[in-house]
Amino acid sequence: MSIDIPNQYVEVAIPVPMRQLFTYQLPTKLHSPKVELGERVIVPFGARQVIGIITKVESECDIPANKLKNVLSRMHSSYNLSAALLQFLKACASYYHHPMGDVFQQALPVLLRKIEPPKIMTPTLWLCHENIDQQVLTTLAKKAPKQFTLFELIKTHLGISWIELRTLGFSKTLLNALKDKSLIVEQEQLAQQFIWQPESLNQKNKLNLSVEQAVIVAAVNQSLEHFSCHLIEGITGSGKTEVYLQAMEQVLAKNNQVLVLVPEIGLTPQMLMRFEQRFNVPIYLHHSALNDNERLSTWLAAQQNKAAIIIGTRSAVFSPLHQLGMIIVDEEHDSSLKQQDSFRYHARDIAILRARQLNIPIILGSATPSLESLQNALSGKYHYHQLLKRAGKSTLAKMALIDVAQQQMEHGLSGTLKHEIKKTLERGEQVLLFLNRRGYAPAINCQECHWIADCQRCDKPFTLHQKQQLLICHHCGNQQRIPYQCPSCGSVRIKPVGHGTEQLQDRISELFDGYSVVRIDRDSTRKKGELAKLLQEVSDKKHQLLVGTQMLAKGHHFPDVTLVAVLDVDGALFSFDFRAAEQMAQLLIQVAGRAGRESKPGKVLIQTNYPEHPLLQDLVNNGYHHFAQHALIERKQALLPPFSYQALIRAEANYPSYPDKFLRSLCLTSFEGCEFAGPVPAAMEKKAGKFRYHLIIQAKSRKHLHLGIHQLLQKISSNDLQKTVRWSLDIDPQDLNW
DNA sequence: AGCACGCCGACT
DNA sequence: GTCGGCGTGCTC
Repeated sequence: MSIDIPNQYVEVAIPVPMRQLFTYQLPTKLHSPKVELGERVIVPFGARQVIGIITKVESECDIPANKLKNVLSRMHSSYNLSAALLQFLKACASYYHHPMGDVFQQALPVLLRKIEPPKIMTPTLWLCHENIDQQVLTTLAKKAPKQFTLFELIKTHLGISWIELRTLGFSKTLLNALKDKSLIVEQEQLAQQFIWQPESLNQKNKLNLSVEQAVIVAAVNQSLEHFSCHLIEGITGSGKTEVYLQAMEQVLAKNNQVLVLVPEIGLTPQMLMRFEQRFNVPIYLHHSALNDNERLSTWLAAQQNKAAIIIGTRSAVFSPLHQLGMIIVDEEHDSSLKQQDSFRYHARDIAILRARQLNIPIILGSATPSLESLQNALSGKYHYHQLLKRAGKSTLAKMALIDVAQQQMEHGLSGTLKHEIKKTLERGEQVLLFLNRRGYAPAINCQECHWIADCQRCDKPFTLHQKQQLLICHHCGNQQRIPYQCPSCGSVRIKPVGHGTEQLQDRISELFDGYSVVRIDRDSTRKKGELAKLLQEVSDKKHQLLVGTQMLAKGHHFPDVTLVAVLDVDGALFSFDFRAAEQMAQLLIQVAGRAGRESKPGKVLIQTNYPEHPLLQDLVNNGYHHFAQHALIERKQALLPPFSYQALIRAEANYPSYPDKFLRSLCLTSFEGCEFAGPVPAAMEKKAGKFRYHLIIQAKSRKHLHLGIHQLLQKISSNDLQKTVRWSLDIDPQDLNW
């Protein structure tokens, strides 16, 4: 006689972009041990097998039995999502109205998304050798300074991984050289949990706090037991990192973990270096340069409490830290914290969500806070801290505008600027020229009939790349040869229009004969290690003039650059994207922060046709904080974020009329508290052969937006055009110029 | 997102 | 004759 065994059904999130969960039957032989939510299971899905995540267990199910399939197997339980992480991911999916399966996908390393079980590699650490030949060391200090620096770093630490050393810019050759000299040894990492010990802190590297800094550390320390969000607005060089380090100390001392989110680790190795020098605890990195095995080992270290600190880029926000005690988001205004494809989350925003769920403090830091965060701070929602004094005696670079409206320009340089450059070079100092346009020229045209070479797939001018002798479309990557004759009138008088960094480099070399010019942009640093090489050359003073794009604004400091010139700032003042001015201001402040040193303060000159523009005036004369307050007033008057809440629906199709038609049908009915703007053609109406429109939904409250989107998604699912039109939803869009 | 199915064009 | 292009539809 058999006893009736109750059926078990599980609801599973499948890694596909579908806003739907799928139910499977759990065969009796898989009932034990008890099913936990967040477990990974292998299930049949269509013609293939996939790994899904269990989101619900039920004893009944109303799906017809002929449609139901069985769970094939349950996976190794220690690699599953914890209840806390599951709750967090569900909240993310709900906030962004994004398919749950796709969200879960972000939280699992590639190797845990595969059906074959992963091979676990034991990470190794580099340690200082017990018996060091002092003689060898003395010669090293003299003859191989790079090896010596590396040795010194390893010596201060009780064990440092190859990943960390690589991220700090050291090479395997360097490491092997030290190994061959028997100065360092490689050791398997112990499989134990992180526990704070007296030697976990390198006391001697601790800096004295200023009063301003001490107040912040005290405020954070007071709120360790519950959720609180702290915005630290600290000008460049005011010692934000020291505040982070001392705030973290308290958390680590309780054997809790700290998650640090940064825009790009590779660009700011100094910060990682400070962490290494301060704490003798296991630090794990999470960024795009890791391979699949390295990612898995970081994931497991976080989950098993082996990692004390995780430093990572935006996707590290999903790291399964088991004893998370604090989150820090550095450069919180940085746009790379927002993912710009498929699941469009903002790492800062969901980090706050995670901190709230875990009831722990979170620190947002920036010299130029986003208007969203600033508004939350000013309104009292966040704790607001300012660091206005620079550590030491150094002063910030002075900013000034150059009115170019009445001036004769030569290759994009005004007479005033040329004069300033000359003076700076004659003093033996370096100059940085900032132009946010790579290539030789943004277009070529025919002098006779004014024909312009356009990319057929985007209807936008091709950028001329002289060195490569190519026309390249910066929107879709399309490449073409430079025509010898105008295809429209046959003339051979085809000339470049405007200038990019490549041309600027050429012209500057001619103009300032005898000085070396280096260009730093995506094109000149394509080769691996090239950026580091060029930066080294700059610091060795091999070049006196630096020409570059955005890339120059992040991370690296150039102490001998005393003049920064921004060649063209006007585009941002009248952009159709209301965030352009904010982003421009942040960029200018960042660039300004790259220059000068204590004894030689820098100067920033900005060329503009609109020197009277109130926002520019405010930024230059009164600094970012005033600018931001001014900009906030404008946003409030216009009812733009952060005083309203937006979502963007992008639509693209192969037929010109479809996207508009699709979006138009969505805004036929109105939703309470929501307004539509559009549909309008995207800033790039045609890109890579696709026709594109978008629709903005703006609501007076988060709640209204949420409800409106919910209804909208229902409308989309019953729309016939959704099959032919590719669409995507972006909550809190950052970039309207897609 | 995959993957199958199905219907048309250019090829060993 | 078939290989393969990608439009369409479905996935518990």
